[in-house]
Amino acid sequence: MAQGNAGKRGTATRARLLAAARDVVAEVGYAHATTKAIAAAAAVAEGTIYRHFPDKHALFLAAVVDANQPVIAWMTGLPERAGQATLASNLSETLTRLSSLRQHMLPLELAMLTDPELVARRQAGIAALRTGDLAAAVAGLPEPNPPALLARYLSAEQALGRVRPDVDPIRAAVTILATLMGLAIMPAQDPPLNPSDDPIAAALLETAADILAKGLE
Amino acid sequence: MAQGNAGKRGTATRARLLAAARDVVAEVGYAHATTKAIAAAAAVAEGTIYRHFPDKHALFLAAVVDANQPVIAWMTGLPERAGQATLASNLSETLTRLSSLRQHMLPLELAMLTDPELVARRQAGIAALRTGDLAAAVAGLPEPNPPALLARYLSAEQALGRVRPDVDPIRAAVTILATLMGLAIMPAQDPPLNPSDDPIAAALLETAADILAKGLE
Amino acid sequence: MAQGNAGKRGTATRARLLAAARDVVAEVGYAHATTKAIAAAAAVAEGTIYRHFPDKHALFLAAVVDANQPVIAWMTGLPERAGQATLASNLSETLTRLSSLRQHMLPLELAMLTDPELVARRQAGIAALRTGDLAAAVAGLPEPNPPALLARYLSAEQALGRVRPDVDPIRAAVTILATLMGLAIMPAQDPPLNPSDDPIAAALLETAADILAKGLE
Amino acid sequence: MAQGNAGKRGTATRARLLAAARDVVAEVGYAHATTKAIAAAAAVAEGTIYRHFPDKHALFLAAVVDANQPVIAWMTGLPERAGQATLASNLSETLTRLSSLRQHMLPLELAMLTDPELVARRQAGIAALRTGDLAAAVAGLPEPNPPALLARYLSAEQALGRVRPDVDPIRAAVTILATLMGLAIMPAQDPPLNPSDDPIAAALLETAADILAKGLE
DNA sequence: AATGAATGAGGTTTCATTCAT
DNA sequence: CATGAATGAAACCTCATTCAT
Repeated sequence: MAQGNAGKRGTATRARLLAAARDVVAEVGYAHATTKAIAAAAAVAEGTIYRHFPDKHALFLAAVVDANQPVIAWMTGLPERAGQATLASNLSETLTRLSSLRQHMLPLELAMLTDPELVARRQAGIAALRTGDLAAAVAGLPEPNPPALLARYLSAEQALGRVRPDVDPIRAAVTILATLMGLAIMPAQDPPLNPSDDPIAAALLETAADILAKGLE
Repeated sequence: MAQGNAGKRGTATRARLLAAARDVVAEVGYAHATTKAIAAAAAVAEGTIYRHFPDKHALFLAAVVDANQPVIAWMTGLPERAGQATLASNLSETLTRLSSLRQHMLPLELAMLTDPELVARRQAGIAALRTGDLAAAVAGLPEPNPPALLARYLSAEQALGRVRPDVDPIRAAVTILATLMGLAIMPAQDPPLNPSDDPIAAALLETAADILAKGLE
Repeated sequence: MAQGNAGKRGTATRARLLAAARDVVAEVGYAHATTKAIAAAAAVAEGTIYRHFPDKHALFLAAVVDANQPVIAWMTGLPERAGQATLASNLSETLTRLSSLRQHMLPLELAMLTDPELVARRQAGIAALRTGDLAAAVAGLPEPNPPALLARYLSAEQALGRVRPDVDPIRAAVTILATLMGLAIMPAQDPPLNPSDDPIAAALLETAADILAKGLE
Repeated sequence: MAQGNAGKRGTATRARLLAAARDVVAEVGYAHATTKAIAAAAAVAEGTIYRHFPDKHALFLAAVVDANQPVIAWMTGLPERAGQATLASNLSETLTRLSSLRQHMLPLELAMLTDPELVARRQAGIAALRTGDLAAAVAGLPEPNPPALLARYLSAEQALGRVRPDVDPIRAAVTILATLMGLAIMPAQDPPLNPSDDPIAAALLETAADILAKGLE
């Protein structure tokens, strides 16, 4: 009732706003991603933002959720690959693919971690979960989430004997995704944030995938 | 560089400001870490900040550099450990130690990545480096930097045959540190950011260290 | 004057808007009585307001005029009561009745006094009048107005000898109505504005009526 | 700690802001009394307002309290007058004096009644009190308040036999002040709000004082 | 060296009004 | 007649920075 209800016109505008939010954050950084800049990028008036989202934070939250869908879509097919090709090649492709899919939403996702307001809101939408209980935490997410999907794949490989039996699939999945995110962040510390370039050198991704795959076998 | 840290009082004030900057960012987030809040936390007047630092960005930069010194100090002794204990235990201890050392500066470091202004300044102090040329990039840092020190250790282990010969020490070092940073960030997405708690569950760190160590052997 | 109230639907909608305007002002205050809130309370779209009124001010003006009609209706019968019952009881009933009739339009009426735009418009609809010349002022109102009707009653009582001869009926009428309005306003300064409760304590109204009646005899 | 703490400079600025708030409200109305206009009238930057008051509402509240002091000061001497001159003349002078003292703060005081936010804040600063218990309500105010002081005077007159014994001093005091406030408001409904003119015609005040005095004797 | 009142540009948000449907 | 998405001016408020003391 408060937002998101729109005819044809409204839906298109909302989509433009989501894209504009991501683009502006990627271009000028979270701190300088003003409502004015976002409205300009979406080619709408500033006030229009507030017909679609209750406030700026909600816009960013929606943008992240929206940008996350292709990632979920791709990872959903991952468990079926168990037993095909090699573990190393599957891991390598996964890292490469995710790296490119998340490329344009990474700045925004990172920024969300630095803003307590956004962190709080995101949590408000997720069931409260115990820090120590990683399985419950993962399970608490809206279900088909990246760590869970990757863990399911690793579990399947484990059943086939291609992953050693003493590995906990969930922790391994979290480790792999953490490595991916860490690699995405680290280079930003030195070279200019070039969203159009490859965010992570392909060779580095290969090395990481190789080490992780060998560590799991 | 611009400000002279003269008497005793000045030095103590400067130190309090650096600590205050870290603390306030950790508590209220980068966006709400105002000069007013930082001055209050340091128990000085707002104007005093500008007697020690040319502007707010310089204060944050100095705070990160300052907080980074214990990390450097600890990692400097790492290469000497090559051949002692086991690779897995060394890696595990390294991850654990770095995790705790960086705990209270992580929010600030993360935030710096989201502010183009700060990224730009940091780079201004580092030699420009080519994206693809990782060795040069690492070498471009103020020399004794974490990735280089870890790479030196891995190199030494490789010479002893405890790391397989086809692994590139620098890329491996970057991968390991990326995993560490990724693990530090990920849990923040769900449970409340509890700066005082263990930032990464010990068990998760163990798993990661185990996988990485096995992947290198 | 500018808008035509044509069919049945239009008339009903207009009435709902008038009631909604009063209700919303009473509930959330004049400052927060937005067109959006009023439209929602009337269960119409925001744009519909502008089919019935040229702008928001006109809606408020119309709402006051509309709410004032029951007051006028009741006071019209007042002069005929001269000589019946007692002066004190007539005054007491008048104050009580008016207090309840004006109860739900008081917030809006009050607010109108604080908005120069509304004051100006109201005056544009009334003949300009001299401050000192109270009789002309009263006469300038759309004729059957509360002060004039009350003055007519007092005049009749005066003719019957139940009001002392040296009292000016018009000034006395203004004084009485001023007391009523003052009493309606004062309690709001301390207890919460409870539009559904009795706006003025009955006992207080009694006291006022008693003092005024005794002062007139 | 948050405001009001100032050296010489600060105190003068604060006083200018209080005066500016009253003046601007009187000139352009509460709805158009923007922070920008107030700052301009006080010849300070807009941001300066927020060094002295946490927000706009607090400024208005402080302005009312500040403007109320002369009223309190004058009324404090009222009880001593019991027995002197005549009841009618004392009442007349009281109404006249209060009318002129409150003249420039009336628009602001009125506006406060229409803004639920301000009403709520004022109550937050006053002990919660029961609606029906008028004596407790009056007593709950910061003690030396207008109704209480006037009631004290009437009580003294009553002891001297110049006010009839069956009159409740507190209710009578509230009635008198209500009449005053009502008279101050009513003319505004028709002639232009002319803050510089006499807000209430002297003759009208005389009539009211006469009726009230006779009603009390 | 330290203070803190003052600044003013700029940020987010609100809301009366318009107009294509 | 009615709708509601879009508008954009303007409101309140924040905060890094300056400077007289």
